[in-house]
Amino acid sequence: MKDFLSRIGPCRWELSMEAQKGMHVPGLVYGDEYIIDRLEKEEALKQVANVACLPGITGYSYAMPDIHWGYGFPIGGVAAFDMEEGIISPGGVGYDISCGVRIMVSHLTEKEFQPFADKITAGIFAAVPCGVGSKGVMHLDEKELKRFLSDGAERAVDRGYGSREDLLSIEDRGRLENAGPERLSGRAIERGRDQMGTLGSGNHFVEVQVLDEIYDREVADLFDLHSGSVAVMIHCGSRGLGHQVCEDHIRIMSQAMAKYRIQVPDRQLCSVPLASPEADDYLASMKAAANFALANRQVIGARVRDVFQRYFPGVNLTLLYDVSHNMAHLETHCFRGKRKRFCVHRKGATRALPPGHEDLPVKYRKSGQPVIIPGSMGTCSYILTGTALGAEECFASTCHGAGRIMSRHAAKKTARGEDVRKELESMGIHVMAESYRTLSEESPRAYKDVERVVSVVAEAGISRIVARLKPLAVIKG
DNA sequence: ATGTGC
Repeated sequence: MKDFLSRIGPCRWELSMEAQKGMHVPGLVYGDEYIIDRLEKEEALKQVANVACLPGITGYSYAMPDIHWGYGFPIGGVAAFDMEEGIISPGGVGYDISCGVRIMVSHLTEKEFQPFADKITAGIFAAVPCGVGSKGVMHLDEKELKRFLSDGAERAVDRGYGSREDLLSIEDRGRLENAGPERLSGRAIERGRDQMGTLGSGNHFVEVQVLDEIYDREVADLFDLHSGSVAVMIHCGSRGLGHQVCEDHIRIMSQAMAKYRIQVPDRQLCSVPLASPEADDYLASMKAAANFALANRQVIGARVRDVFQRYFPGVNLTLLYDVSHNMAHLETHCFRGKRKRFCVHRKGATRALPPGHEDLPVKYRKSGQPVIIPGSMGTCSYILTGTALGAEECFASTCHGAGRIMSRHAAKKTARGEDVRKELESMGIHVMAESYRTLSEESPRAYKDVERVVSVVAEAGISRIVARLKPLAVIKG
């Protein structure tokens, strides 16, 4: 596969259409030597070529520098489909529908925070149920759950979690319109009822961080980011409910595909034409799951604020932004001079709207959209913005995180959870986790260097780096 | 990612 890669610009590699029979477009991989070297050892490139074979794909099959192997589509992949000839695929969104990140920033200094670090870490761990199968913040009956599924973070605010002002700092204002809660299976509903306000497991986390480097003074001022200030980052998704929605529609589409005569190089790429009842059904269900994720992060955010209030009454944790990195979105883009609607799949990739974009909240029109890039455990995280070049070249998209280089299984063999915990504590990071297994699977050695990932998208010009954050305390499933 | 899977 790597023989078909050629460098076509700064941090850009094209995967030739010769790489595989049936490709409609080439691949475009963002990376430097470090990234490309690690790519070779995986099957992710093959997945980039597979995605290029799907009907109606436009431009390129894109790979962000944090790309790694996923279900059908690579994680770190972006693919835009023409509304008439294109398809939609649950594999292009992922099992954790609307998994995403939010960051809340304060004017509290690290020095003020440290004496209370243990108590706050334990307080968050107690306030936010963590781990596989975690439940307990709210017990929703079916009717109330469905309100969350149609109204997203708005419903959480109506129930007293956070403020209406928060909604202006959430992608899509915290609510995807035209969601179809009534279309979800009984099993999906059942799995969601007790999971609102829960973190889950895997790479999900709540992290207390400190702003430790500002790269773009002007934008940082606009975002109210100041060196030495404490922030809280939350990474989680739609839990068992979103997982069930994905599973249900993979089954439906696998069967429906023959009817539409869609042929795919890998059965995990099962998809249906965008103009089909199965596509409508998936989109409406996916939006309901996304609204669950948006509400979930809103509830968790409000509960974390409550913990800080106990020790620092009056200190604000202002929501800077909340972004999803597992979504399919119907969007208008100007691509190679033509303005058209596309279904943009971003799986382990973040939307990154450029300065001036009309869908941005007014306060971010000048800077461009805040993009939140969590690092791996114990490493730094970043705040970026979208750029005009990214809007033009890759449907206003960028990376989403460090990206795995080791499977969970391989990671577990390199270090025990207890050792990972000790390593983090020796770095001065407070840790509370539901399971040692997760700590071992999420060891930073299992991930790429996030700094390299972020510098690739910056050098390629599809994002700008605004600020870096260092972890102080981590709460995990 | 996941009421994790051979």
